[in-house]
Order: sequence, then structure tokens, then C-alpha cells
Amino acid sequence: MINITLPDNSVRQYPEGTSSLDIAKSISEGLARNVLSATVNGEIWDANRPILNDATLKLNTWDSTEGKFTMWHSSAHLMAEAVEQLYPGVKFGIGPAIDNGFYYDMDFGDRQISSDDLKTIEDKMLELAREKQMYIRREVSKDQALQYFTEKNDEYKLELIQDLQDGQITFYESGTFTDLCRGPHLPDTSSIKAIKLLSIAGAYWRGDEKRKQLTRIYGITFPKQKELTDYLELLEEAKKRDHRKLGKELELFTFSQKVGQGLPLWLPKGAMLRERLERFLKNVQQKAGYQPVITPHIGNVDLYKTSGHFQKYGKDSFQPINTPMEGEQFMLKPMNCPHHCEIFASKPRSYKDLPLRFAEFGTVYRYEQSGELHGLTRVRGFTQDDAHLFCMPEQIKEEFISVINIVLHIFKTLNFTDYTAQISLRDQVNREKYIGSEENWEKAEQGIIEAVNEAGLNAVIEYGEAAFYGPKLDFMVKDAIGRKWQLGTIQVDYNLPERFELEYIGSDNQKHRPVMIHRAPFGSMERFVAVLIEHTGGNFPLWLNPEQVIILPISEKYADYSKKVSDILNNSEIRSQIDERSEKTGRKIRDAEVRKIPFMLIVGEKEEAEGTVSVRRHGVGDLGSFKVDDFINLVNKEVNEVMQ
RNA sequence: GCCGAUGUAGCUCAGUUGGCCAGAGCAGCUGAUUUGUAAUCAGCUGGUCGGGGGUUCGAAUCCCUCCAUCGGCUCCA
Repeated sequence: MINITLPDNSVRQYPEGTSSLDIAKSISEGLARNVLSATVNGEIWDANRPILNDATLKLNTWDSTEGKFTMWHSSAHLMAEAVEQLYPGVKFGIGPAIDNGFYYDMDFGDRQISSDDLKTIEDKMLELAREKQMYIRREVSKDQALQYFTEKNDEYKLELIQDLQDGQITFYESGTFTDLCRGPHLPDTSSIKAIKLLSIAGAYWRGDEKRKQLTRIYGITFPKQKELTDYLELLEEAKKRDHRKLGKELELFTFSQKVGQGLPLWLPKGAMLRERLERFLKNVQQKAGYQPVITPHIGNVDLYKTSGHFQKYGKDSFQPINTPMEGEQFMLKPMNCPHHCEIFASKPRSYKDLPLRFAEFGTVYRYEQSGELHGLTRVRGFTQDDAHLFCMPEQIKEEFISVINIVLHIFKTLNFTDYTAQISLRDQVNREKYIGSEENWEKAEQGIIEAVNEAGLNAVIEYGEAAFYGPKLDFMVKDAIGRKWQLGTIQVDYNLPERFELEYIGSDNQKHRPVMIHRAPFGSMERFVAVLIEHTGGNFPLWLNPEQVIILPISEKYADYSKKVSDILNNSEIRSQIDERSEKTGRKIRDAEVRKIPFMLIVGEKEEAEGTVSVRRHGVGDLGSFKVDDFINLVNKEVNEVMQ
């Protein structure tokens, strides 16, 4: 007998070789029907795999991420089987479960597969799923594995097997399809009830752009049709929040082929929104001891040779601009740091001056690959809310805390709750590629970790993700359809102070090298506004909204009173406009609602007589009658909570 | 940059297997209407069907090519 410890810490005894599925059955038939896999001693196993020793056991159903993972992984196999039956001779790469479903990378040879074929594959999958095919796990030797895929003539699997240890190789068989796979899988295909293949795309084999591009099909499956329907509806809803769509509808920004791809044109309302954000951050930074600086949009190529960026990125950048007479070369600036280094170097610095914090909303230009451009989140010209902090090594931690607090303040103000933070440190073994002394790195890495802890921030540590010039801390948020984007970043840099030979005079009257910290809490104005649009669905907080109030006169007769109210509001720094069209009130309200204007003030005979306005709030409805002054107080109170 | 898809008026979209001057709604303009919490009515303007080339008696529709956009991949100082 073996002892099985369940999540509630109760212990049950079963014969050796009992499977998780058997155990589920012993608890209840209903549970057994819903079990997709099991976590045995912390490892996810097939539910029907025999348990041979004492173990802790958690049964994974659809409600758990482990359960979903198992379902989707098995769905990938199901898709592969369907594809193999429909298109014999297809070769298979890898087919994992992902956050929202699964994919499989396949080599269709000369055959062209398009999105029109997805339905065919989907139908085949459903047909196979109904056959209630078992997923059968089989341990094989490396030789057997190589032999199988040699006969099958699948070079991708063979390559994968080469990297595996003999004795640790397993095959999974379901229906007519056998795959090299670690598992785990569902007991059988019957729980896969609803299937949707979402898209088809190219993907380089092993993520290497020099190797062959395989066809990747993305899909998702559910145990109930209703869940699939709901999921597809959710995707549709998310598309409505897409910043590219809302940016167009709300007239925030646009692109022009004549200007060039990836070069956003900010429309008046977008510019106003962006300016409000800038003003907000400038206020915060001023209080935090930052000094504004301004630097040009181009810099001599020598500047970037000194910084090292020319050597590293020169050929992938916009190419240098040549002067007509002197034969000089200038680059569009791809980052602000070298310029700021030269500001630091412009005069002798004392330790008493440190830390120095130079801030600039600096516009930079980077030649991004055309296929990478995406709305406002990935562009070729963008403005960083940049600053460079020059400090002594022992000041890093304190500076980090201060920057983290700025980022958290921004996120809190804008109600960004769904973000993640990542600390990127050196690779734990491979350390030769990093510049800077061991001592300084150690100090900086510890400083970041401590700063994160002291700021009460929840962050994951990733080793090997640090830049060659220093460790960093990044903030990430997801967009409407779940893609992750990096926003704020704080990076320690030992490299540039070295290359620019920056120094300050210490209390010992000796020259010392300062440490530089790059930081951008928004990341870039473009990307931040994009994410803000998707988070708010275009319903911006009042203080940010380019349009705060629209006055809707009932008829022309109240034009004068409307003008009077409008003047009072505008004098109180409340942005208002008047809808003077000879339309019905219902129509004016509808249009204002569509434009997502926070406040609609309806004025007619009654309001004029009483000196009031009838207030309607976007998305809320009628708030009733207000004296004009009371309305101003209402607005100001809400705005002043943020903009002091 | 790579794979796949898409591109018709300012916006959202129709346009059957190639066949009259390419259509609709919204927006815009003009006029009527003077309106009380999500769309008043009428008329009008607006398109080198992404650009270029080709096939054809005839091309939005078929072919080639370039450009842009979308979904991924790769990349992101």
C-alpha cells in the first residue's frame, strides 16, 4: 500500500500502482470525469499513470492552470494527428500549450496551407476527438526514438532527440499519431469538446531566423461549447479596446504613408492627452529633484562611436546624415544617454553634487524592422520620458527606491493594477560578457533587490536577462488581447560612464567614476498612451481627458447662456465646448456619448432662469441640476486629486 | 527582414463565375426644423477600386511587381 497525501493534508491508502484517475474515482465519479491530469509530488503527470510510491497528489481539473495546460497540450497532439491524416508526409516541429491555447509548428513541404484550411482541420479534430482516443505513454530508448523518426523521415524530431538523454525519452501515442513528448496528457480525447483554430503564421525552427520557417497553427480548445463561445466574444470585446481602433475613432493619432511607416502623427486631442501626461510626470519629477535638460535630435557619429552604439547597432539604424560641405556625419539619435553624458562631462563634478538627475522628454529614432511595427506600441520615432541619474555606487539603492516609487505612483494614479515587475540580473555562471567590476555588480544587484523589497514591490528575478552594461528592473503590462509590453524601465549602467570617462571628485579629493542609471517610468509616450487607451477603453480619467465638458443647448435661444457658462468653465481651467448644431437634444447626447466626453451639460429655459446646468455623466447618466459653481467644484475636486 | 492574409469615399462595409456612367449607411456641405437625456427630414458633394505594369473587345474582379496594413516569427540600445 502507498500513502497519498491530498491538498487538504488528509492521507489515504491505495494499492501500489494506483493511478490518479482511480483515486479520483474513489472520491467521486463526478470528479473523475473532470480530472485532466494530476500534480504528483509537484510534477504534472498523466492522470492514468500508475503511482508507485508515497506521494502528494493534486487532481487537476479545467479550473486549474495545470488542467488547462494538459488539455491544450493534448489538443496540440490532436491537431497534429488531424493534420497528418489530412496531409500525409507533414513533418512536425514542436507543439506546446501556451497561455491561451496551443500551437504546433509544422513543415508542410511544398503544400500551401492557408487560413481557409483551418476549418477542415478543425472538423477533422472534432471527428477524432469523438473517437475517445487514449493518450498512451511509452518509455523508449534513444535508439528506438531515433529509429522511429528516421523511418518517418522527420528531421525536426530527430534534432530534438539528439539533445535528449537516453533513458528520459517518452513517446505519446493517440490514435494514429505518435509524438516525441514529455507529457503529460489527458486520459483520452473525450474532454475536448469545442475547438477553434485561431490563426496561421510562420515561425522559424527553434526561433532562429537563419533556419527554415515552419507553419505554425494556433488554436484553443474547451471542455464546453459555451466556454468557447464566451472566449470568442471576449476576444471581440477586446478588439474594441484596441488602441489603433480607438485612436482613430477618438481622433488621437494617425499615420501617413507619405510621412512614413512607424512615424505617428499626433492629432490635437492626442497631443493634449500626451501633454497632460507629460505635465503630470514633470510635476512628480520636479519634486523628486530632477533637472530638465534639452538635447538635439541628431548627434555626430563620433558620439555614438564613443558610446559604442554605432559599432553595435550602426548598420541596423537609420543611416548617417552627411553634411554637404564639411563631410561630417550625424545620426538621428537612437537614445538620449550619450547626450546626457556630455552634459555631465561639461564641467567638473563634486561628490556633493551627486546624485545628478537629468530629465528630458527626448524623441529618438530607431530603425525597427517593418514587420515589427505595431500601432503606437512599436514605432520608429518615439519620445522617451527619459532621465539619467549620475550617482555614487552606494547611492544606487536609494535612487532605485525613488524611481520605483515614481512608477508605482503613476500606476496607482492611472489604476494600472495588472502589471508585472522583473529584475534582470547577470547569468549565474557565464559572466565574462558583462562589463564592470564584480564588486560593483554585486553592489548594484543587491541594491536593486533590496530596493524592490523596501518599496514593497512584487518582482520576479530573471538571471541572464541583464544588459551587458548593468542589471535592470522592468515593468510590464498586457494589452487588450493579452500581448505583453514593457513600459517602465530602470537600468544600471557601468559602461557609458567608462566610455565617456565621466568622473567626479570624491571627499578624498580623488577622481571617481560615477554610476549611471537610465530610467523611463512611462517607457515611451507612444507606448504608454497606447496601453492607457486599451486599459481605459478610451474613457480617460477627467484630468487627462482632452475633452472634459460639452454644453448642449436645447435650442438656439440658449446660445448666449451656453456661451456664458462655457466662458466661466474655461476661465476655471475646465475644457469645454458647445454643440451649437440645430439637432435634437437626444442626438447631441448620443454624439457626446460616442465621443466619450465625461460631462454633458444640458441647458434650456429652466437652467438659464436659475443659473444652473443639467449634468449628465458619460456612461452614468443624468446627475441632476447643479449651480454652475457647484459643477466647477465637482470637476475641480476630481481633477485636483491628481494634478496638484 | 521572413511566413500568411488583407487593401473599394473621411469611417464601416456591399459589389455574384471579368460586362451599362462603381453602390449603401455614417461623417461632410446646403436647406427646412428650434428641439429636454443615446440617431429629425430633404437635397447635394465626395472614389485613378493601395501604386505601377500586364492579359483581354472589356479588369475593382485574372496575372506580375512594388507599397501599406493585419496575425505571427525574428528583433527591440
